Amino acid sequence: MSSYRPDIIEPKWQKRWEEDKAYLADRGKNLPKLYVLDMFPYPSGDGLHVGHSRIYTASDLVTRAKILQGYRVLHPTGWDAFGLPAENYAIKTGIHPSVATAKNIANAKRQMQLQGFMYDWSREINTTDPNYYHWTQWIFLQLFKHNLAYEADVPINWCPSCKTGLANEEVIGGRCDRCGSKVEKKQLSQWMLKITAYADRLLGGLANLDWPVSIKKMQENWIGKSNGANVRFMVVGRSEEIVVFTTRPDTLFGATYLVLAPEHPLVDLLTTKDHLTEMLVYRKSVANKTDSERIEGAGNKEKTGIFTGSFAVNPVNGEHLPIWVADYVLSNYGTGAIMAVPAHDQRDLEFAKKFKLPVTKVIFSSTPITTEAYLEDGLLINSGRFNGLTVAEAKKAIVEDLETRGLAEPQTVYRLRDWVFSRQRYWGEPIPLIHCPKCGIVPVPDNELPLVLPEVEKYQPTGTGQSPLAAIAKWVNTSCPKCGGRAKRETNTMPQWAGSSWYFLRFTDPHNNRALADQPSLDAWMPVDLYLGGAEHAVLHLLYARFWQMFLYDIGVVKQEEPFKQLKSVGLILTNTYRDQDGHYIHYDDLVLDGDTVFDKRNGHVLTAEVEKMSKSKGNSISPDSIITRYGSDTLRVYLMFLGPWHEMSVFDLNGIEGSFRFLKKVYFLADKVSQDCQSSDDRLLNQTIDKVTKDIDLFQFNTAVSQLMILVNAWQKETAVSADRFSVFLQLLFPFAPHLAEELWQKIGHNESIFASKWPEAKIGFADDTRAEIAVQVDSKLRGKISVSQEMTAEQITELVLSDEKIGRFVTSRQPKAIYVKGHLINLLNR
RNA sequence: GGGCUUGUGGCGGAAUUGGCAGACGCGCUGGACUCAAAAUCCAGUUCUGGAAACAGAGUGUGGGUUCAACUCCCACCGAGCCCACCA
Repeated sequence: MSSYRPDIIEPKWQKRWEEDKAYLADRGKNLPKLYVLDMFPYPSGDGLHVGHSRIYTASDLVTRAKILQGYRVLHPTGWDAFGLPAENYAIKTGIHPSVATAKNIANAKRQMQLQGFMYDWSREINTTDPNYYHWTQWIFLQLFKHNLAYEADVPINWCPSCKTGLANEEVIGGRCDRCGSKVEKKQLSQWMLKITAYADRLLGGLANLDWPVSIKKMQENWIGKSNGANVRFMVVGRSEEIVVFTTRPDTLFGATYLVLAPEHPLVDLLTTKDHLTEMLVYRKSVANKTDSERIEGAGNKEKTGIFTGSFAVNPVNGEHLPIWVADYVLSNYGTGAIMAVPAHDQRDLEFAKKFKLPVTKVIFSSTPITTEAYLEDGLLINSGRFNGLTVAEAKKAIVEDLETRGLAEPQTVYRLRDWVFSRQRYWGEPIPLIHCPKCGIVPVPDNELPLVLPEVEKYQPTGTGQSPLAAIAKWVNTSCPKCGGRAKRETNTMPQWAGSSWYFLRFTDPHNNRALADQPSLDAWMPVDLYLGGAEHAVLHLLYARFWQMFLYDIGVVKQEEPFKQLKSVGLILTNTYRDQDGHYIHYDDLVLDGDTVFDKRNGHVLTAEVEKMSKSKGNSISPDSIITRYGSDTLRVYLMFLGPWHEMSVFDLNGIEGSFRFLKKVYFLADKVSQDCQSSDDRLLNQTIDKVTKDIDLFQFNTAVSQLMILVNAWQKETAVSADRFSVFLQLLFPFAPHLAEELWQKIGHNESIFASKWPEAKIGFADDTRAEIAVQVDSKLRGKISVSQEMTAEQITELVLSDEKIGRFVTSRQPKAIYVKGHLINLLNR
């Protein structure tokens, strides 16, 4: 008896599949198409970890199952290779980012192949390849030509450590998403993409997507649509007016002051002489504040502000309201000015209390307003002829009234900001624009694309707001394509999100050098039917990609408005993490595991685990390589799928792998029991398994699919022999999970063709309609036993049967118990 | 503060969507095989009482609906993730 040797089986089949080109997407033109896509990885120096494997195993599994189920499946991958780590590495070592990137790609690709992932490598793409970013640049120019890319001199989020501007989406809690540094404000000329022009469509499109609700909600919140009104307040004694955005026009009679954002253009004009010095000091202090300081402890923070000395007229009642400046009003939302209604807004109330401004209640409530603003619905009071209306009625009536006098209009405002699209870094796509003193900004002509990223001596960002490209005079100085005169190239590069905003289109036709993809290829595969990835991209990549797709749809390049039909988001993989007494992380290599106990190898201390997110710095990152060396990739695949619900966070437990390994060993030795002429009496379990595994794969409930396979194997193990037919069916079901072993045994039991050529089994209809069933018997809703009945028996007949059963019958005290019978499940007899 | 998710044995988790709670796996206990170990196999493993048969309790807490609740409703408590001075 041989032993289960994945180290021999797996390379053998990986090689064979490669030779047979089993991975190619184009097989059988008449089959229905399925486009299965993983969010392509960033090729980091650390390689892939088992968190990646959890995603890729699922997509590979679906791909294999769907091929057997008669689909032609496109399952490609590539590399999202621009980005800061490679550049930072270059700064440190002087090695060109492309060199490090190529090395990392080779390693990640090796890891993928080791796990048997069946990508169509003939379609591999790399965002840093000029043949690829040619079209990233082309799309940018299209955006520019359609006035959706514009240059603006705006205060942007600036990461002092990465020395680059960041998009709003890249700032998490006031910190840089990449390095965790506090983000500062910096006034810089930036390229912006007008994603806000698509706000409404990005929001509306969500309704038709088969995506997790949580991700849809995140996008919805990020886009943040608010319906309200713009209301004009005339400044007393001047010609200026202040336009205020409010979602609560019903509370206009309760407005007791106005507030302008410190950056509001009217602040200078409206500040009277005696408040000027104070104002200058205040605005300077605000300008120096980092964004994180400004939002830290939002809600409970001390409000600050300065009175301008000017007043404005409340359009509903002519009252004069003092105009203040305060940093709790943001310049880049709404109109950058608000009317403050302290009685019905918590922030306004805090501000009013601090600066002793009046509080006027305009919505009835039984309690007076002290520390909590009243935010509920109610009837209007103190509001002239609008008294007695509900909030909803008043919103409408007051705006309509003001609108007739030209003092207000309904307004929709989005939280979404335009996308800061330029980065002051080297390792990104050059923005293909030329600054000409005569003609202004001129796009690089299409026939000069790709505009190749030049070699540079120093990768170090300058920190002045200029990219390292600015230092290459030869590259920067060029001639204007329009007038031929002297001109300069744009030296900013694109953000990492650019390449990933359209890569799914490129996979359909990856080698095309006349277009981003030709129409027949796009038609053949788009949209992506199944998109797999992590929830961390809920508002970044997924929003940007939808935006570009919609734009490309508008200019006729693609035929779908939405790129990703179904989205599945994977649960994070956590691992046990250990620290020594000083709180330093201990690397796995320094641990000794003995059953449940874990020791520090270096000093023998017993350690307790904390569960944390995997990361290199914590020493708890698990690479697939180490697991594969020990157990083989089939075991890793089965374990990852068995671990827990795929979409939920799970802990990767090194002990748990043992169970999956045992399962595959059992399968391996079960093949020895296979005989050609063996008659099994009962196919019920096999049919149940076909049914369950097939459904579970579609539902992404891989953990219960594996458990069902285990149940079948456990049952067969007790039998003396298994028929070859039945075992073949089992191998097909196993194939998506443990492809190497399934293919190996498939041939071992006598199939000549690859398992790829086989057809997915179908459960025999009606297998569940057994003639007899064991049902639960309850007496007064309490479980008292089980009884075997036949399908056609009536409740009365079963009751008789129960009464004659000595063990169960004794609990029935009533002569005529009421019977509730759920066919095939249970009977409940009530003594009454 | 807002949104989403979640709470079941020692642990990861299952439960046909209102119908036998704890499938499957890990771990643990006992046994077989072995000079021994590993591997493998067999039996047991929610808690309490009991040698056992069996009885009682039991899905975060408290209430409710129902013949029947892990599942539905109300209130509360805890955990996680995302967003957050967005008017």
